[in-house]
Amino acid sequence: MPRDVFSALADPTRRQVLDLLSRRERAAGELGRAFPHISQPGMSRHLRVLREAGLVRVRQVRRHRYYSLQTDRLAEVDAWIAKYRGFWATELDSLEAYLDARPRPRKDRPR
Amino acid sequence: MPRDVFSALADPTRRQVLDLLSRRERAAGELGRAFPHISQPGMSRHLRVLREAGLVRVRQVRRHRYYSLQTDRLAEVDAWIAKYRGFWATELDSLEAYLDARPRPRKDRPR
DNA sequence: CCATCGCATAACCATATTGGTATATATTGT
DNA sequence: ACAATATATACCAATATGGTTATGCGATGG
Repeated sequence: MPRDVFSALADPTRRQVLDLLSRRERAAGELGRAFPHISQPGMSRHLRVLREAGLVRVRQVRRHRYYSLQTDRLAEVDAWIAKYRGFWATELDSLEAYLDARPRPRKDRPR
Repeated sequence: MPRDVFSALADPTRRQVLDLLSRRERAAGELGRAFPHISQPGMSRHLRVLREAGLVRVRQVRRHRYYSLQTDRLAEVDAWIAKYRGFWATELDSLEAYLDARPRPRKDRPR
C-alpha cells in the first residue's frame, strides 16, 4: 500500500540508506551490513517502507535483490520545500519585511 | 528538547501549518480554527512539535501567541534533498545508464 | 477581585512504529 | 534431494504518536 514519503524519510536509518543508494545500487544484505546495530529483518523492513513509499526500486538478480533509488517521490518533497526556498535564499530570515510588503489579507473573520 | 526536523515534517497537518505560516504569521487560535477537525489542545501540541524542531518561533503579544516560520531548519532539509536534485534534473530517471557506466561493484564475497 | 480569553499542559487511550527472534520462501550449489 | 544463501514475513514487546477531555495559568476587562 502507498506510504507517505515524508514519514518514510522521518527515520534517520532510512535516510542513510538513501544516501548509500545515491552513489550506487546495493543488495539488501550489503545495506544491512552497513548498519551493524540493526538486524537483518530490521533492515528488510526499512527497505519495505522505502519500497512502499516509492523511494526505491528492486531488481532481482540470482539470489540477490538490488535496491536502487527512485527519485520521483523525492522530487515531490523537493517541490514542497521549494515553496520555502525563497525565504533563506533572500536572507529574509526575520520574515517581517516580507510580510509587511504584502497586501495584508485580513484574516480576522473565520469564514 | 530538540526534535528531529524530518519527524516534525512527517505529519501532514504540521506541513499545512507551515504552509499557512509561509504567508504570514498567525496566532495559535487562528491556526487552530484553520483545522476544525482538530481540537485546540491537539493543535497546541502540533505547535509544540514544530517549536521543538525549531521550525517556528513564537512571539507573545498581549493574550496572543503569534507563530511565524523559522527557516533555518528547513534549509537543512533542503540541503539534504539537494544531494539528490541532480538525479531528476538530468532526466536520469531510469538510473540504469548511470549504474551501467560504473565498474560493477562485484558484491559476491561478503568480506 | 473575578470572570473570561487564549493557550499550554496533564492524563488518558487507541493505534502505529520499531526492533527483536523465529520462521518461511526462493534460489543456488553439491 | 539437501544444505546453504539471501531476503522476506510472522509474531511479539516496547515505545512513540496523535487525538480527546479536563485542567492550569498568565493576561485582560469589568
